[in-house]
Amino acid sequence: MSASQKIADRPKKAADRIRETARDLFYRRGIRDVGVEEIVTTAGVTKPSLYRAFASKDDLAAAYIRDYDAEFWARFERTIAPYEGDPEAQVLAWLESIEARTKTAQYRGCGMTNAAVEYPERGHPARLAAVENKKEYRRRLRALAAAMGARDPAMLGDALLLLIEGTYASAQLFEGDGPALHLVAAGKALIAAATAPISPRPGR
Amino acid sequence: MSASQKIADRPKKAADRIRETARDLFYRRGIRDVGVEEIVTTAGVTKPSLYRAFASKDDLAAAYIRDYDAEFWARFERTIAPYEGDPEAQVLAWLESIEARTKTAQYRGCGMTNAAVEYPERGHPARLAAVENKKEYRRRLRALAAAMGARDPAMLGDALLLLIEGTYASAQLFEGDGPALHLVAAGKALIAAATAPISPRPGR
DNA sequence: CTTCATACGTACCGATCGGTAACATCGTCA
DNA sequence: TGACGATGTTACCGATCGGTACGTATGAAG
Repeated sequence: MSASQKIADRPKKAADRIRETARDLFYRRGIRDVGVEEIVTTAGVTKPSLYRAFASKDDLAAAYIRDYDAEFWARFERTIAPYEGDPEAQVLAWLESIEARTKTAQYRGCGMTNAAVEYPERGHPARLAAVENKKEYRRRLRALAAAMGARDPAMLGDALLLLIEGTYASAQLFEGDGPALHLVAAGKALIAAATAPISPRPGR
Repeated sequence: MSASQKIADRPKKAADRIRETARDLFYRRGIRDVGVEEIVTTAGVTKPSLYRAFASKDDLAAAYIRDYDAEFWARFERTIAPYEGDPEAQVLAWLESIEARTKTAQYRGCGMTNAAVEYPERGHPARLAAVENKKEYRRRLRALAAAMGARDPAMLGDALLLLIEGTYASAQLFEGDGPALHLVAAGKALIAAATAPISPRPGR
């Protein structure tokens, strides 16, 4: 209508449709299983459009991971925002949101971890993007662990990441009825053990 | 020489050479990245030999998982055997062995979990074999948790599996300098929290 | 109406994928 | 010696892979 045309009205560009389709197909079926042909037909565009926007399928895969990364952090911030100032509550809210997601149909863990598994080769662009996300993820969890007064923040942060990555993996293996159901409980136990004042266990 | 010829002297059968090669290549590079052509040339055999022993590449992938599964349980039993009767020591020994393995070069997590990630399709034979292993793995960990007197054995067993699967995943992501370094410490904290008599946390 | 750049589609490429047919060769044991 | 089972050799298949050369529509500016 106006000079600055409504964004919603503007027909979606081919590149955007491709990104959305790739996001969906790559996540659900894995990257290697989805050919570029299927992507373009599903997106309702053509192959040259794909290769005008992306240098290669690997490049599209990397774009998928970057999009996924952005989604990820948006969800992360949104989830922990209500508990600003209470790091333990923030972590628990995050764990709860993950545990809840594992119960949804077609949950297939973390698209970035999965991509790294699909592409073990060191230099693969999708893998590089995924690894970058994980490093930041680790940093954030360690910071939260420090903020909640853990005796060993590096340890608690890492332990939380192990639980979370374990949940990503086992959710795909057990399909909604696996160890992922105990993520929050495990996280609580771990936090309790790592933040409680030094209490010697009953000797053995 | 003798009537019952030495096993070591007998030239290896083509099918066995294929299994060994597949085990190596599939684990290091992933199943989808390795073509049958490469397998047979690396194994020093030919394609017809592969297809005389295996119905398809998927079938070979399933055989790879079954071999991996056998290896896995052999390593598991061997690791915990010295601590028979002390389930906590058994679990810790197992965690230590995993943590140590993550530090070796070219460690790429669990071949079975990776296969399940590569083949999310429900009915894939390799996936089915991998999932079966994980169910048994879970059962064993829960049994060990029960044996060590956990208040909630299902929870502790599952939590341990989450830590372990998280280690498998993050070892590939961080290459020997990741959260996997805290697997044993996290496991100890978790076990302590889950087996200690009910000790209310200092109120907050 | 023309111009021009942007965006898109048709048709095709060579390479590689998993898998197979037909036949030759070898060692073993009777 | 002769028969057999397992393996190797060669050549090939259709399907699909990622990727591209080249022509066509569209819309704003002059």
